[in-house]
This record gives sequence, C-alpha cells and structure tokens, in this order.
Amino acid sequence: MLTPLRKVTEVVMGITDRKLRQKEEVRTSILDTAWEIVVTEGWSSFSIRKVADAIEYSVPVIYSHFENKEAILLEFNKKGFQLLVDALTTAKSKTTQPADQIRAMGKAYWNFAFANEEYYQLMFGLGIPSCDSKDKIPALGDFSQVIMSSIVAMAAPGKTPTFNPWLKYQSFWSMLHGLVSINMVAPDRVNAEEGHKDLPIQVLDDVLCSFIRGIEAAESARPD
Amino acid sequence: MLTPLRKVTEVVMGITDRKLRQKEEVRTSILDTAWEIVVTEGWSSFSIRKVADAIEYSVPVIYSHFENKEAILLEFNKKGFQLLVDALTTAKSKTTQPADQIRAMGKAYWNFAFANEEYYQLMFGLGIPSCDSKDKIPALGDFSQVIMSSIVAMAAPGKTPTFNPWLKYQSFWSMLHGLVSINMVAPDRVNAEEGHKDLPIQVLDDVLCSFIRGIEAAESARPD
DNA sequence: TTACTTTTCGTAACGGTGTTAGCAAAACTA
DNA sequence: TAGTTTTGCTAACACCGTTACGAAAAGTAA
Repeated sequence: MLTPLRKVTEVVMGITDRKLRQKEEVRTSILDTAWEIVVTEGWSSFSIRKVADAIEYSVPVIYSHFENKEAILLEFNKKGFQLLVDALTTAKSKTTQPADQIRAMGKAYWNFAFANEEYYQLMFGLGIPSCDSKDKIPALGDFSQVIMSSIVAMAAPGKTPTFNPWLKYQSFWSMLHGLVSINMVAPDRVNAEEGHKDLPIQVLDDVLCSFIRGIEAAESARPD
Repeated sequence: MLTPLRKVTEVVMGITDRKLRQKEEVRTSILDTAWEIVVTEGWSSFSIRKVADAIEYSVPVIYSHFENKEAILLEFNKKGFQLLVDALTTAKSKTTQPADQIRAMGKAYWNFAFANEEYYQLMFGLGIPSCDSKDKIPALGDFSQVIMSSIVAMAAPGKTPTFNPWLKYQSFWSMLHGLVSINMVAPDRVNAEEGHKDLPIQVLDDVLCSFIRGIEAAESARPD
C-alpha cells in the first residue's frame, strides 16, 4: 500500500511471488519436520499424519506438496545419495594414488553409513518399505563414476583385455554394502562375539586389501 | 460310542489328543496360507486379517496360535536359515578341497537367495519391517560354523599367527550378502546396463576368487 | 437327559495408517 | 462491494495390528 506507483502487473507478480515463497516454506517445513521425526523416532514411526500434526496443518496440505508418502521418501533418497557421492569425492580428492583413493573411498563409505544410518537404511531399504529408487536418483550415475574412475586409473598401466572395470566396481560396492548392512542390521551378534571389539573395521581393511590386490593381480590372473 | 470297553481316562486322552491334533492343523494352515500370500503377493500385502480370511477363521484365532505378527515372521525366519544352512552343507559335501568348498558355498548362497527371494528378504530385512532375529535363530550358529570350518581348513597348512578365521568369515558373508542384496533390490540397473548380461555371476566368481586368493596369501601378508 | 463348567471363537471396538472427496472460509480480483 | 479463485479443514474410506467381551459350542457329572 505504501509503495508508490506500482503497476498492476507488478503487484500481481509480488503476490504470486509471496505465494510461491510461502508454499516453498511449507514444503521445506514438511521435509524438515519429517526428517526430525525419522531421526528421533526411526523410520517405522514416520507418518504423514504425524508430520501434519507437527507443522500444524491438516493432512491434505501435505498432499498438495507431495503426491504421496513415497514421494517424500524419494526426496530423502536423492539427498542421501548426493551426500554419499560428496563424501566419496572428498575422500578421493585427498590423494592422487588410485589404490589409496579406493581405500579412502571404502572408509568414507563406511563412515557415511554409520554417521547417517537413517539415510543409509532408506537408500538400501534396510528393514523399511523403501521407495523404488531406480531411474529417479540422479546422483547414482556420479556414484558409479567416482568409484570406477579410480579403478580404471589403477589398472591402466598393465591392463588385461579381459579386465572389466564395471565388474570390479560392482565387487567393490557389493563388499562395502554387505559389510555395512550386516553390521547395521545385526550389530551386537557380529561385534561383541567373544570380545571381538571394532572387528568390523578390521574386516573393512581386510576386504579393501583383498580388493586392491585383486586389481593389482589382474594382469596375471586366469579368470577361472 | 461304538468303541467297546474304553476306560474314562482313555476317552479323555483321545479327546485331548484330537484337540491337540486339530489345533496343530490350524497352526500349520495359518503358516501355509501366510506363505502362499507372501509368495503370490509379496511381503507388503501380508496381513493377519488376510490370513484369517483365507483360513476362514476370525482374527483372534490367529492370536491364540501366535503371540503377534512378528512371531509368524520369526517362524519363517528360522525356517529360512535352516534351508540356507542345508543348502550350504550340501554344496560343501560335494568336495573335500577347502577352496572348492568355499567356492561351492558361495554359489550355493547365491542360488538359495534367488531361488527363495521371499525368505532372503525376510532374513535380512530387505525392504520390509523384519523381526528381531538375534538370539532367536538356532541355525545361525550352524551357519557361521559350516563356513568357518572350511576357512580354517584352508589356512591350516601355513597359517600365520595373525590369521583370524572369524574375520575372514565375516568378509565372506559380507561380500556375498552385498552382492545378493544389491542385485535383489535394484536388479535392472545393475544387470541390464549396456547389455551386461549375467554379469552378477561374473562378479560372484570374481569376488570368490579374490577371497580365496586373500586366504592363500595370508601367510605372506603384511596387515597394513 | 439335564445342569454345570470349560473351552472355543466371533463381534466389535480402539487406535493407528495412507489417501481423497467435498465443502467452508479466506484471499484475491474486478 | 460482489464475484471468483485459491486454500485448507472435516470427515470419510479402506486398510492395518491388537484385544475386551460375550455368545455359542463342547465337554463333564448327576
């Protein structure tokens, strides 16, 4: 009202801008609240109704921002993969030696998983009904790329025609994911047996060591 | 009534026997029906109410056989681990060479997982709210034993003081579980990329090969 | 057979979930 | 100020796991 000489179109734009801004605020408050619930109470007690309650809106408001519950999960799934890729990239950048990069990424993968258990559980559907992530996670391409480039770099000098980086990448990922998920789902059984303390870290080292040796030995290997 | 000369106690026993038998029949029909639902419609659409409907009893009847839904899951969980241990044992018995035993068990593990996806999903909580399996699955001890004995046998000749079979067992399991679960949760992404057909099997071979080399090389290894 | 007791089991409820139709109130426009 | 659009709430639907309670069936004793 006090703004002098504003054209009608300007006013309209201002209003729609504010509306968009407000809508965006509600959206982020949904995501923030949802995440808070997940972190404090776990995935199992995360519900649309609880979020609606917490943000002091009615349930259908949430459905005007997200098509359904799965869409909210997908949002966190994307962010989780982005965080993971960032963590791997940072770890990788600390050295130029391919074998060290692989070691560093392996440890970064482990650290990410246990510093962000909720993300990891969602990303790989550990114990919760997750969302279909295929084709919807842009960072998944970066994920394979950042790992595979180190593998390729490592094998480059004396590479064999049968050497398959994609295969090695999957071995790498499988080993890491298996290690993480077993320790995340059944921690006490695996850790505390007969006083084996921080054994998972030893297993991680062992597995990374085997993997790197496997690539180093790729030139003289017979693929039986 | 037509049975001549039965003592009262005999009649009573007969009745209680029949009652026990009938109760057992209902119990197995619950489990059978539940399993049928899981196999045909997946874990997500398995519910107490659906089972009650299918066996033509009311819901509370199920609660007189199982404390809750989780108790039913636990039943399948136990059976799944027993089947897995059996599969591994059978595969192992085909040869006496420890390295071949490990290879055979690795492949048997993979085959079990994809021949019994529902079991595997439940046992390792892939995408479903699973039950707390710790301390309740008797076959879990056999599982570690059947694998570890081959590992020990393999390393026995020139074993190093630092060689840790329990650690190697966990590496083995982690690799296998990672490989299986990644291929079970996101099959198309991993398999069909750029026409890589039955690549998972190659990865399995690669991973098993690395693992066995890792044990063979244990004597001369520096644990960096 | 009859009267009493125990077991069995179905109805209906409680509190929770995801999702959506329909309508009232608020906000904006003319 | 009157009309239109947007916004958001109430209430419902169809599920879910779990359980209190009462009726009917089955077994027991006279």
